[in-house]
Amino acid sequence: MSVRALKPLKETQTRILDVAEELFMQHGFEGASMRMLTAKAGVNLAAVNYHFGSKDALVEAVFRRRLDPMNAERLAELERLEQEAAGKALTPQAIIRAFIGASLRMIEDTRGGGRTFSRLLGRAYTEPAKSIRQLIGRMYAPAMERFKAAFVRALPELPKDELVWRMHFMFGTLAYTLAATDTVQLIAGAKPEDRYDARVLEDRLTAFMSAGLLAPLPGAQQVRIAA
Amino acid sequence: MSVRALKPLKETQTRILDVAEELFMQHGFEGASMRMLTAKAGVNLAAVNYHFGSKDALVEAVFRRRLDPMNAERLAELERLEQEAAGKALTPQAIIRAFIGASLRMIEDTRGGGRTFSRLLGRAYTEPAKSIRQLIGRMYAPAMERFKAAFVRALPELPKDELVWRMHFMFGTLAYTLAATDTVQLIAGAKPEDRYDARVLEDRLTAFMSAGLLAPLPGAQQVRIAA
DNA sequence: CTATCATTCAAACGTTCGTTTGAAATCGAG
DNA sequence: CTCGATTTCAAACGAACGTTTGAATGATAG
Repeated sequence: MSVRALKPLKETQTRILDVAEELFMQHGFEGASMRMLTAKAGVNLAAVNYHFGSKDALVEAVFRRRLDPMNAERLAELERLEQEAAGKALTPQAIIRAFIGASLRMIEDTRGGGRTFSRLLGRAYTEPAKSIRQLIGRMYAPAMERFKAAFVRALPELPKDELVWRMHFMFGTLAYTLAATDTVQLIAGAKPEDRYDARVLEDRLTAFMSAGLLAPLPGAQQVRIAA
Repeated sequence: MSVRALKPLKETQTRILDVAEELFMQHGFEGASMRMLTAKAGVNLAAVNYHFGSKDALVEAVFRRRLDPMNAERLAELERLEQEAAGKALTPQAIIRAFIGASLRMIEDTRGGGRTFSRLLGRAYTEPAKSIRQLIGRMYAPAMERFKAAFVRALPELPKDELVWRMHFMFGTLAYTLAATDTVQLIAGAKPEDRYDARVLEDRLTAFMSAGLLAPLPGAQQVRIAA
């Protein structure tokens, strides 16, 4: 076992998953070929099919490895907050932080590949392949349900369908922010990587999202908030 | 010319562009093959290479056909508003509407394929292929510059880098909303297509975005807006 | 009608794709 | 050390990819 641990550095499966994460992010799921992937991982071409069954199954494994723990973390954090509040309603800001925190902590994980996965994840939401979208949808469903319930409790006066729209918008903001760590620099002057400090980003995102979530309803007046 | 107009219904090039738009949206740029595409368009396999040169050039043509007029429309609207204001600063809401209006009007164009293009566009922002991201970036750059300047004039007290972040967030919200017309339904209860009335969506987006844009700075207090 | 140009067409090009195969190598338990 | 199971390997599979070719067809001007 002592020698065993030295030879392959990491197990073949882990090595494949790490490289797949990176190449899927760089070239997309179709663009990253099995030959690229296995060559970079230093494993035989047949290894993916042997260990995972198929390329599609590999894609699923890549997501499952990170997404399941991430959503579990989200739910645990939300539950912790609710326990602490002891019956009292949570603030929308606290709920938002519980949701985006897990994503942002992953951005900071430069060594473990978490950051790579973040970008990949941000892209996956708009992936054309239906199978991937369905996979993501299934993995998020339970967490989404719980967070929606938490928002309803925090904002009982906000109409349900308005809430659903605003959650939709919030999710879009987060997804794009995750994906765009490296994507189109549409706005000149946008900072390079160094600005991706998770703490600062969390504050900025929370400020933007909670303001959007609490925006006056179309009917209402009062628009100005601060200047 | 009278008989000429009846035979191909539409010119070959237009027919290819229409089908390409649809298939790129459904299957992605790599996923939609030339054989699929030309078969569905009812043209010969070689027609794409004859008329456009290559598949990559076709992708560019698909974007250019819609994006150039769209950004021109955005800029014209912004200029119109500024002329009307005659020196006075525009409200952030007005600037936001000028920007998202063109996108939303395209969503309503169900017949002409504008809606298809909207979804495609929403996805393209997070496309892995660098060439496509650069293409989009180049096409947006001039409009982005002008709108950024407009926001600076409307919100002189807002620090520049804070503005850039918030424009980034706003753009993410819009992009995801465009792309997700048909994507992952992450939040149960989200309405199907019928809710995509551009007028209502524009009000909702503007409310969310302008609240986010005007959110209190991290330092400030005052969080609650409405309930 | 004829000559000229643009367009369409069927066929084939070479490459790369994901997957499969059966033998070789490596492993852990008895 | 031996045996059975697990893992790795080189090689090949058929299918699909984007592109090219040269001949056939169409329309147009002299």
